[in-house]
Order: sequence, then C-alpha cells, then structure tokens
Amino acid sequence: MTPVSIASIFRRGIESVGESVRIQGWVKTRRDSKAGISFVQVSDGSCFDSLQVVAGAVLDNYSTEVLKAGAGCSVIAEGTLVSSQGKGQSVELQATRVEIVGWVEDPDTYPISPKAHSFEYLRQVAHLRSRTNTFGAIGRVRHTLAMAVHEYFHNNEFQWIHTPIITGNDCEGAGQMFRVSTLDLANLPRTPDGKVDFSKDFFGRETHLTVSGQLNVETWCMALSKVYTFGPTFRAENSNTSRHLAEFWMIEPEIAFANLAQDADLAEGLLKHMFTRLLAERGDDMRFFADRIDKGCIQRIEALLASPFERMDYSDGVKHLEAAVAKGHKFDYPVSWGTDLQSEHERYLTETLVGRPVVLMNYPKEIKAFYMRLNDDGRTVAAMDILAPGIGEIVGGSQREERLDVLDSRLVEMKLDPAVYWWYRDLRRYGTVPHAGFGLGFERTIVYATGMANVRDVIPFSRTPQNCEF
RNA sequence: UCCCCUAUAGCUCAAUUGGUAGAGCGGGCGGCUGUUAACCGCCAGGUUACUGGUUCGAGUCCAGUUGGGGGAGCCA
Repeated sequence: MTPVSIASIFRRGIESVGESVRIQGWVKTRRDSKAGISFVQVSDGSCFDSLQVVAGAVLDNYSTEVLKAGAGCSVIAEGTLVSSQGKGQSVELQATRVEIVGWVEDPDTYPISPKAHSFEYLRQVAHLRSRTNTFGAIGRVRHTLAMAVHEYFHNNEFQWIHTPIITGNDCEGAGQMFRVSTLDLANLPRTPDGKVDFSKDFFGRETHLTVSGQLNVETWCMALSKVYTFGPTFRAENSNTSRHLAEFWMIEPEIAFANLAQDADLAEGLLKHMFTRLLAERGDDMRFFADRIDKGCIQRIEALLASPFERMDYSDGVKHLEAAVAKGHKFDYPVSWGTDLQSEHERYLTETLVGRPVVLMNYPKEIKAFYMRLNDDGRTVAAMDILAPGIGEIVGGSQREERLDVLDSRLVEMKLDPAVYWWYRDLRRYGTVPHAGFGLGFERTIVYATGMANVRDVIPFSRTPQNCEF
C-alpha cells in the first residue's frame, strides 16, 4: 500500500472516510482504554496535527507491542479512515495493522518526553527538537517563507543568482569574517619577512566565508537587471544576543535603474508577499504560535499587511526622539543627529511611536558603508533600514554609489584600498547605472512572524560563539 | 567583548535566619475510561555543575573554573 501524508488526509477531511491508507510517522502520545483499544497520536511532520490511530486488541501485536509504544517510536499504520467518535478530530485511522519500526530504547531518558520543555534545554538536544510541536511548526513556516521569497521574485522577473560562499574579498564591509584555509596550522608557511605565506594556501591567497553576497550580486545586476541571492552568510562577531547568529540566511535583491524609494517599495512588497503566503499556507502552525508562543502574532501580521509601511527620514526620526526626550521619555543613551541609533531608540520609533515596521531612510554618511550613494546634501547617504517591533532591524539596504569618482573618494575617506575593489569599481567604469538593493535577515523575519524570542530557535541548527555541537 | 542573572531527579522548579533534599510533569507497574493537557493508586530515580575555602555543620555563604540565560555593542 502506498503511504500517504497525514496532511493529505486532513486536507480532504471527511471526504476521505472509507478509504484504506497507510501512514508512517512517529508516536506523539498513546492513550489506552482497557476496553481494549489504544489511541495512538502519530505525526509525520507534514502538518501541525497528528493523526489519531485507533488500535484494537484484535491486532496480533496489541499487547506485546502497541501497548508498549510510547512517545518517539516510529510506526507504520494501515487501516481504514473513519469519522471519529471522539472530539478533537474529524477523521481517524481504524488500524488493521500497526508496525513498530523503531523503538525508544529507554523511555525514561528519552529527551523529548511528552511534556513542556524549555527552549534552552531543547537547544542542547537540537538533533531531536524537530520532533516537538514548536520546532515542527518552525520548520514548516521556514519552508513556506523561503518558498514565498522565490515565488515573489520569480513572479516579478528576478533571477536567482548563486553568489559564492567562499570569497577572496577580505573586506566586504559587514563585520568579522571566518578564515577559509587548508594550511597546516601547526606548520604555517612563512614569507621571508615572517608573515604567513598565503600564496601556499589552497586558493593562493587569503579567503574567507562570505558576510554578504551583495558585491557579487551587483555584478549580475549590471546585466540581468533584477537579481537576488538567498543563502547562508557568516559573521565571526562575538555577538551573544537573541538576534545574532554566526551563520544565518539572508535574502539580498539588487535592482538596476532604481533608486532608494523603489528599493524600499521592493522590500515592502517582498515582506508582504511572504506574510500573505504564510497566513494562507500555514494557518495551522500560526494558530499554534498564537496559542502558545505569542498571542498577537497573527493580528500583527494582518495589521502589517493592511497598511503601507511608515517611511521616515533618519533626520525626522532623530527629531521624534528628541521630542520624546523633551516630553520626559528617558533613554540610556543620548540622541543627536550624526550618531547611530541605539536599540532603545529604534525600539521607541517602531514600537512606541508607530507600532508597525518603519522604513528609516537617509542616514549620515559617517555611520554607513562606503558603497551607499551620497545624497545631494553631501552629508547623508541613500540608505534605508526597516525596523520591526520586537526584533529591530530586519532589513538593511541602500541605493549604491554608481559614480566612480564619488565611490573612490568615499573609499579614501573610509581608509579603504580602491585596488582591492578593482572589479567592483569596474562596474562603474563600464555602463554604470543607478541601482539599489537590500539584505533581509531570514531568521529575524521568522522571529517577527512567529513571536519566537530567539533567532537560535528558528534555524534548524544554530551557530553561535562557543556553540557548534550539531 | 562588557554588565547582570543563573546551575538541585529525565524535564520544570521548591527547600525558613546555614541544620543534612521535596513536588509537579515525564517514566515503569496496576486500576478505570471512545480516549485526546485524561483520571486514581503504587514504585523507581539526586556525590545539589566542578575545584577549593569559611563553619561543629554548606544546596544555602565566599573565591575560582565551566555551562546556560538576559541586556549592551556589532549588525541581518
């Protein structure tokens, strides 16, 4: 008999009554009735709900096996779908055969016992946490959001560019990098002046894991017009917060013949499409998050979808913050034009002042990267961040500096070596055009959508300082 | 990297001013029931993270180490 997914059974509901099916999955719980039947909740991860398998004493392995099958055991069940006599489910499987494929060797120490566990504990058993309700839901939500990203871009004539993971740029401008090397650390080759001789390394030069695909994707933008990358990025910062990972996934579109306003529109359109698909496809998981994790998460998304994102200049943001201070609002850090906003300032703008995501635009050039386009005022650059309640910055983007002379003077100002960026500068020498793009943090977006408190719990295996067990 | 908090049963937590460890959940066994956060009874399970110190006596106080968490910075 061909197995079917539990999701496919629930999709058809009572229509499926009378059919013979085979399902395969893992036991969530088992409840016994001494009348001679057991109710085995089986999950295969295809949807939030588990299927109730009704196993009677007529099964030849009922007392020897079914009555001993507890949480975590893998099972195959065959039988007929019937409408349920009990409350809580529309259909259930009246089993004619239940095979225990894999036992749990010691139920007393099985790490995922059927009870509430803390997320901190579950991180220590990350190889098993996917079996819990929460992480199953996270996995499906993550998939749906990722698919929605590709769907949105594909529908809007973007090309997915697979930018490299290993990069020869040692300064992509976004933080500390992980070194990639095959040199023998115990016996490093040296140059005559005593430095490590990277010409002997695998690539014949220093290489690192990428911190951003942006510079590479810009090159393809200058030919295919609308492009994006979506892949893992790596930052060797010693960051210990609920918003940072050493390995995280980032979506980075780049659009040619475009300015900052169009960039912000693109970010808004992408986020709204992602969340629209999420509510449409994962209502079951989102109801769980609303029920157990964050009561307001669905309403928050619905509110986001219902109105345009607030757009605000950095300078106006500073004015709002100064006005708040004047009215007696206390911040730990002072606010003044020219300094980067602290977390508490960002939170005030997005959580207190607006209550929805805010697109903050046109920052002082001193606090932003070299590639961001200098505005006509000479003191700000065409940068935009999208700040979201609860998580802070989920998008960082800009219109790129397309003028070679301005780019070069910015490189010099920031004490960077133009020669290192020779191929990036070439884009400005051969058919340059105004263009813009941004980076959307995938895990932060999931945190925002689900109300989960920590990015470490929305990625299958988190990498953080001092933590790479799995 | 800085600041703060924390470490007790498989898990979540209790344990008066320092007096020698307890509950719930989970697990096993039994009872009951078309059950579904099931319910009732019994049982098992702990060098109180580690090292050292103070004390007649340390889960409790002190120091160090290690792990975990929260916040800050960096950013996505």
